[in-house]
Amino acid sequence: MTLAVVLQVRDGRLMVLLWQRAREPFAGLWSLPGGYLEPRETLEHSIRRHLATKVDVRELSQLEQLETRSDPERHPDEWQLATAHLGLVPSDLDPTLPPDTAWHLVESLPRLAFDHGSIALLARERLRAKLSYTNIGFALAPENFTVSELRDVYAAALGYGVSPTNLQRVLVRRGLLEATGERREPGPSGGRPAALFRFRSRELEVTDPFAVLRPPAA
Amino acid sequence: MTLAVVLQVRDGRLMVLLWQRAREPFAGLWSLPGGYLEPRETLEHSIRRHLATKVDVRELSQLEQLETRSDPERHPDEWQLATAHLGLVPSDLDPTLPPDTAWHLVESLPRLAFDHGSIALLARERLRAKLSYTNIGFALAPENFTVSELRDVYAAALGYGVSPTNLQRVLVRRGLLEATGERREPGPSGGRPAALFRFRSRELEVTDPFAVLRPPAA
DNA sequence: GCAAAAGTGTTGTGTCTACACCCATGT
DNA sequence: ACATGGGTGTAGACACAACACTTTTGC
Repeated sequence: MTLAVVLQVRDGRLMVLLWQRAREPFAGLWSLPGGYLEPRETLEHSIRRHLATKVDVRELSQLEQLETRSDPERHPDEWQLATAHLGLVPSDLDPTLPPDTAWHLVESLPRLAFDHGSIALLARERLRAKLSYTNIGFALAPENFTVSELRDVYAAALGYGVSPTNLQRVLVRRGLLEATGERREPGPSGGRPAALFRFRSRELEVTDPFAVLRPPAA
Repeated sequence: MTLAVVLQVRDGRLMVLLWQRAREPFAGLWSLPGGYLEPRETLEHSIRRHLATKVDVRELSQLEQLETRSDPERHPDEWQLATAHLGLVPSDLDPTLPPDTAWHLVESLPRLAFDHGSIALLARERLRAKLSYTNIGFALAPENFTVSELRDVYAAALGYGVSPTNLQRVLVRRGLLEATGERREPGPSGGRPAALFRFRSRELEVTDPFAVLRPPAA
């Protein structure tokens, strides 16, 4: 079967989309959305189909495979293979969810069915790592944003404070951000208007490939 | 089914273990070793079993999952899921192989059956990336080694020249290497005896977790 | 002494964090 | 004028690559 850890930054917090189980085993517990794979169906197609039909989420800005779980103990009754995915939703969307579905704080997850708790944490680690060496931020941020809005997204996903000054410098130095030329008008309390930025590319790209042991300059 | 890209540095070259297919489809072509998953069998157990029975490789110093392929076109006759793995063998071992199995240069692979060519390249990329931010070198190197032997291993795996000076500095600075206290006697042509080193840990560890956007110093 | 191989010292460069300072707007 | 929030300048720390130099051996 296929599963997805769908993450979104909502109100400055990193949240996962969970689904309340109606049936045994683990009836009543929260779990990751997903379902069975159809014959001759691609894993990616399967998880997109389940997300679209069961939880009504269609606007994924990023979807990638995490890993496949095969431990016979992971399901109490039967042996079940499950391929987990990481899906990201931009912070300015608010998909309408069915009643048995809700966003939960990744920081304080309830007990999840099966091995879904560890899968959710694996997804968060993958996201955190990729924020530092790829442009994956594009998938969490709106189309256009100010640096301080982007700062909030990064801080929520990383789980610690990020300085807008340095965030801008890193992303501009690497050529990930470009100014749109537009400005955000200040609110009622005043302040200098903020420049709007966008990600130059909205495809996943590795931007910091070699931390060390780079190929020789020649 | 399960597949494995087994890599080893042999004679200063990065090589993959391939298996010549006896049966259709792709009879005669080279392919990655692997086989079917038994009911209630773990993916890791399955690939270890196939490697042990079919190609007689038991001494893997590292084994991790790569990804699961599901494209219905990947097999001409049937729809087949395959979970690919990366396996590493230390450079001082030389497992005895059955006659239909051989090591091939990763640089110049023959045409491989199914989608195995792209899986082999994916494995190489994964290895290259992890060499720069983890201690995965332990899985390619012998138990004890001189810096210049380790240099050859890194150069072969990365595909470009590496300076022994800087390799040592990076790995020592990060606390990955420790001196054994022993020395390697020089050969007939003389030269200063080399100090022997070993990896401090032979478990996979991430040693350079945050390239940028580190958590605040406090 | 000389060649060979290993190891250390040193310098320059680039990237990152932290923090001070300046800018543009609302009231 | 002053508060508010955005943006830039700059200095220090650190990690890295490159390369010169020194050390230890065999012949």
